[in-house]
Amino acid sequence: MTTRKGEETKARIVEAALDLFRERGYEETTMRAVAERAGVSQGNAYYYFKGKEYLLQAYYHRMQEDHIEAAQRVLDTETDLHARLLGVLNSKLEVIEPYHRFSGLLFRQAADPKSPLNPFNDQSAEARQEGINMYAQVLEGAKIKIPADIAPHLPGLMWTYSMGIVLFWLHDDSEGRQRTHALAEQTCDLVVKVIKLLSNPLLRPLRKSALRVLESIQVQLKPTPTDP
Amino acid sequence: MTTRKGEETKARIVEAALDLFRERGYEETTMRAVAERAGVSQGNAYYYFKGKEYLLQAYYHRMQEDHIEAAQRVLDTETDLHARLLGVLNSKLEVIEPYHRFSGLLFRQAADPKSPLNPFNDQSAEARQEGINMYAQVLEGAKIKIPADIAPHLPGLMWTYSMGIVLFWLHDDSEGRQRTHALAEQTCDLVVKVIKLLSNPLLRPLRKSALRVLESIQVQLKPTPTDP
DNA sequence: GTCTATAACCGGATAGAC
DNA sequence: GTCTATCCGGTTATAGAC
Repeated sequence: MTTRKGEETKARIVEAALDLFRERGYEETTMRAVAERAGVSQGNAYYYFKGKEYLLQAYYHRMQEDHIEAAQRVLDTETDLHARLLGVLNSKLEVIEPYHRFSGLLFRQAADPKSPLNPFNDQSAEARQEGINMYAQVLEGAKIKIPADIAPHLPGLMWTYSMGIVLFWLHDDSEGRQRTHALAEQTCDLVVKVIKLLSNPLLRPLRKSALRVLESIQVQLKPTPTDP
Repeated sequence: MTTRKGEETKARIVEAALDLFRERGYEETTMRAVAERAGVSQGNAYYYFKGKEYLLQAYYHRMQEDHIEAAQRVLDTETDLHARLLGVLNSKLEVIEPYHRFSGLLFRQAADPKSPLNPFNDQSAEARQEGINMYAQVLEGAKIKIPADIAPHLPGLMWTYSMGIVLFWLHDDSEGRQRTHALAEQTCDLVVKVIKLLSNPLLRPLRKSALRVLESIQVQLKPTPTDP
């Protein structure tokens, strides 16, 4: 059980860490400095956070919350699929921009299969689901027909695609991230085209192959719950 | 300039590190232990390797060499595209299997945009090119027609695809990595089908969109050399 | 110049008293 | 829940040997 005071202390530590990360970057921020700014002892900081990387995680969650909020504005107003998708992507890029400097570290951590930040493992199922849901919303609000067989897979695919864009952004040092924005726009086009194309009955065999692939990935991504 | 004795010392350090990594894993291996097993002082190890992660890099390079060798046997014998591609993928999976336990760390490091292991940045251009060349070979030796416009992009795409398979493998804890092998086979199928499909003149507009995307990525992947 | 060793530093993490 | 004291291991400074 955690007390009121505990919550406050924890919040102070997060704030201190986030401030320092933004000021100097992650590596240059010591746990000693975080503790000092939060007004607690170093040891106490470890009472609330198992390690330094867990503070990074706090950062990550905040970004996701901010994105959900920013994307909602787009989803509430746009009705065209292309506009909705691009709007959601752009709001993502906007939200993460301040952290470009060290989000490489986030990715780095996220790449470790054992990391709680890794989008592919079970621990982060909730966060992943939130992300996927967002793209389900993107599709729902759009006036477009989607073949029933691929429909359930599409949000997950789009979410994966959005991670690809973020990966590109990570390496993008162009002025104002123009390259990433250009890529988002072009690929958005492509995605919409492919979705429309997939309805074509001539492509049914290809769609079936693709579906089989998706299903075998799915098993690993969302293991079927073992019944009692 | 480095002397003969220097080379030998360096090799001893790599061997010591690689042995220890395999025995206990990366995190559990201390630089002190590596130095001791190599019969050098801890400080001396740092004369040869800027840091612990550079020893990991040695591991990585060895894996790549092994893969090139293993793949060659496939490329020399098979002529069918599907068989060639699947053969190369399987040889990759075979080579990396002993390191499954900690290759997550490799990926983790590779995900950092500044890391020399990151396949997308300039420092690793050479290693990337080697990988891409392998898939160029896969295509060359196969009896198949490829539309001229996408031909130059295909090896790079296939290399990227192979990294996707490795990423999946990383998270695969199934018996004998059956899931990854199943995925490789299925996606291999799919890739071959898509390549054939892309030749269809009806898909020209889609291909054009895709090409534009590929070109904007390319700029970042291989920046055009500035002329003098 | 190339190589090697010793000693120290620094910061993340932990133990244990209060 | 909070602190102090300590550990541990990656890294660096530096001095000297070949």
